Parts: sequence; C-alpha cells; structure tokens
Amino acid sequence: MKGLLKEKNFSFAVDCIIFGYDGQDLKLLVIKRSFEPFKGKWSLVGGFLEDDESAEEAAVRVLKGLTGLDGLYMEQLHCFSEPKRGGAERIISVAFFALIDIQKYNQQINEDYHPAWFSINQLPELIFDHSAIVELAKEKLRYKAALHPLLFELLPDKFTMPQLQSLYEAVYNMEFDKGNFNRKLLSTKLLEKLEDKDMLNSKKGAFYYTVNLKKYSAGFKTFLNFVSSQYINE
Amino acid sequence: MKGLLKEKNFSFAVDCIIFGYDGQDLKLLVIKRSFEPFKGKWSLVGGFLEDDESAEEAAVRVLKGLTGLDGLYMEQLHCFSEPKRGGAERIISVAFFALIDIQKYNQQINEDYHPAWFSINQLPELIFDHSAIVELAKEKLRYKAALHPLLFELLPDKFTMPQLQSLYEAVYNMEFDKGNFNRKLLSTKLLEKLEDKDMLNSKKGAFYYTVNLKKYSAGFKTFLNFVSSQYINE
DNA sequence: ACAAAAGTGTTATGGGTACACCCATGC
DNA sequence: GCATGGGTGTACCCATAACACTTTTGT
Repeated sequence: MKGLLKEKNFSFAVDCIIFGYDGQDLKLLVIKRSFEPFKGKWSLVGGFLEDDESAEEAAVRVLKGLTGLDGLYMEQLHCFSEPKRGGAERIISVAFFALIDIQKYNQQINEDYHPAWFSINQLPELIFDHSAIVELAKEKLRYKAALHPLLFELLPDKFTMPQLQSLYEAVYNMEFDKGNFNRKLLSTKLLEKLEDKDMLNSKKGAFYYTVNLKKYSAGFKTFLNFVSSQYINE
Repeated sequence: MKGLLKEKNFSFAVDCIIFGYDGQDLKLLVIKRSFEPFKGKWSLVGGFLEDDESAEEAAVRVLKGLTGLDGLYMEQLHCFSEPKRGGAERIISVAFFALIDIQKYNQQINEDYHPAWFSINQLPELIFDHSAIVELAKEKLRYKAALHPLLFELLPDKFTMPQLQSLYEAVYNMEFDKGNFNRKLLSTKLLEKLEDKDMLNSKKGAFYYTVNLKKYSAGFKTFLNFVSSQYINE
C-alpha cells in the first residue's frame, strides 16, 4: 500500500507438472536443463512470463513448445513465492499441472528439451523446489480426481474399463473391486459403450468406451465420494 | 527460457478475501480505498510484496494490519495475472482467503482503512476484478467446507449446535434437519461438549461445544461427503 | 399450562462392499 | 475343454433422510 511503484527484484515464471499414463504407471514428464545454473539436471518445464500474457497463457505456450499439443487439461496449482526457493535470483512461479495422453504426446514430442518420463514412484532429484511442487501436484491430482472425472484426460479417446481401472489403481496405489468399479463408473452416465472390443489384452476382449464430459455437472454428485473414503483411510 | 534477466513491467501484490459470520449472514470484510485510483471505492485489502517475504507472509502482514489479528485461518486461493485486470499498471496478485471470528475482530479493528462488513448476498461493487475474485473465494469456501471442518474458524471458541447449524445454513443457503445435523457433526468426534449452556437464545438453552481439530485427520473421512451431495444438487 | 426451541429415537431407502458366479475367447 | 480375464448378480451393512417424539425452560 505504499504507492504503485516498487522496485521489482524478482522474475515471474510458470512451471508445468505434466502427468501421463503408460498403461502401467502414473508418470511425470521432466526435462534436462540445457543451460546454467544446474545444466544437465532434471527440471520441470517452465518459462518466464511475457509482458502481454497471463500465467495461464504462458503455461499453454510452454506446454505447446514441449509437447506440441494444444488444448490440454490444465489447472493452476499454486503460486510459489518464497524468497529463497533456490537459484541466485528471486523467481516467483505459478505452477500448473497438466494431464496428457502419452500416445498423442509421442507423436508431437519436441526433443530439444531432452524430455523424459519418470514413474511417479521413482522420481529423480529435481532442481530448486520442484520436487516439493510435484508432491503437491500429486496430492491435488489425487484429491481432485477422487471427486471429479479428470483421469480420462490421461487415456486415449477409446479405452476399456480394465484400462480405466488400472489407471485409477496406479494413481491411488490401491486395488479396486472390478464389479464395483464398473458399476460406479457406469452409474455416472458419463461413459458411452462402443461396439468394438480391445482383443489384444485378453482372450475375451473388453469393450471400448468413450467419455462424454458434457454430462459432467449432472454426473458430479455420483463422482463425489468416489475413491475418497477408501483413499483417505489408506 | 530466454535467460534470467527480464524486464519486469509489473508489480506483485496480495489480496485478502476475509470472511466472517455475525450469527445471521456470511459476511465479507472490505475497505474503502483512501488513495487513487478509485479513491473512495470498495476494495479487498491488499498490499505489495516486500523483497524479503513470500506472498503468504505478505498476506499475514496485511491481515494483521487491518484486523490486528495473528494466526488466522488462511489459504492461498489463486494467482490472478491477466495483463488487463484493471488499473493502469500491470499488477499480478495472489489472493488469499481468511476466516475470522467477527467478535475477536471487533476488539482489534483498525479504523484507518475504513473497513466494512457486507453480507455475501449483498455485496457492493468492488474495484478491478475483485468481485470475480470474491466469487471464486465463495465457491472455494463452500467446496472446501463441504469436505473439511473449516467453518469453526468463523465462530467463537465456544458455540452451540444451533449456532453451528445456522452458520452452515448461511454458507450453503439451505436448511438442514437439526437431528441429522447434530448426529453428523457429533459423529466426527471433533466436538467436545461443555457443561454450560447458552441461555440467551432459547428457553431451554443449548449446550456449548468446542472443537478439537487435533483429531482432524481421523475425522476426515466422516467429513467427506458432508453437505456435498445436497449442496451439489441445489 | 403452554409455547418454543433443544435434543433424541425410529424407520425406510439407497449406495457401498464383498464375493460368488457366468461369459467369451484363444489355445 | 480349460484357463484367463471380462462382466454380472446378490446379499449384507451402514450412512442418510425424513419426521415423530421427548425435554427443558420462560412466560
């Protein structure tokens, strides 16, 4: 409140926590830093804010630069502003987490950044406070996905119930009863059963589904409490 | 990613959304701006970040300056960074929402800011994008309070069940069955019944309770889903 | 005695859980 | 025809919701 002009001894940046799923594990996409400080170390993808863009727009730009993809699911996580987050200069950063379909990503990948996927359970050391940021992102992902149909963003457009179940099991590190899982998800009315089956992963084959998130608000209530009670008690 | 030096054509600030409860309505504390631009208009309390403090620390400082109170419940809401949020200069702001007991506040109030409480349903016009920020804060408060025992922060240390129920009813704009409400809240084991009664608001009198949030994690599961299913369907 | 509000009891319903069972296919 | 994993049926349990009922006090 001391008037509008302040010295600004800091920069403003965004960092992206990018989650993917490979059919086995929940994964995080990180890059190998190509410049000092900490050249060669693993880091979240990030970038500085331009004068004419919001943090959201910066995050979209950064994500597109790395993944080549537009229109990803993205959400603001938190603003990290501790004066000593790491590094010499003070950088205030807004973190975003994004969910992407690994297959789509693989078609568009930008190798300039030397990106790599790590299983969420075996992350390498990251620079600055990025490890803590990722922890918070994992927590928020689990929290939010327990109440909202988010995780579909990690799967291809067509997926089977066993695939979906595996994904949830990977995210929550727990197992679900397949009968109850099926019923619960179908009861949301968000899924549409297709006519063809995936015959690769089992003899009988599993029907494909697509998700229709237009029905989302109607289906919200049934998502509430999904996973939650078990997850919280683990 | 263009190197570490950038021109910084913006300031960095915090804004506080302060909720209170007067026994009737959920209220918002705003101040009358004492300087240009928009002198005399209603505004959230805020302030610029100092060089050696985080946004959280700045918010605590700002809150203490206005309310005289320390140790308030406070939570980071969102970072607002649109280039044209309002005002000539570009200001990036992290919003925090805080919950305070109106009685305690009244003892410590700092009149310099010309503060005023407004019912959440009859808010005046606020400067810049503050009205939108408040909307988001209301949403988040309702969302989070449906799953976590937050609202106690708005009440005195001693409160009665009817008071607590009125608070929930004010926050969610709906009515609850007192029997079910009592059972639900007592089942969390977070409340301790005291021996004395409030004899002012009814003939029979209502027992006072205190809340023991140390037991919080244990009580979490029982809070999940509280209010939620009704609230979401409204 | 009566009104008013606090607080308890009772019952029906629906969702969650566990687990048994059936089904389609490849080998 | 048998093993494998997809998919369905079912019975129990418990939380919720609705609402009737009792209790305590002031007037």
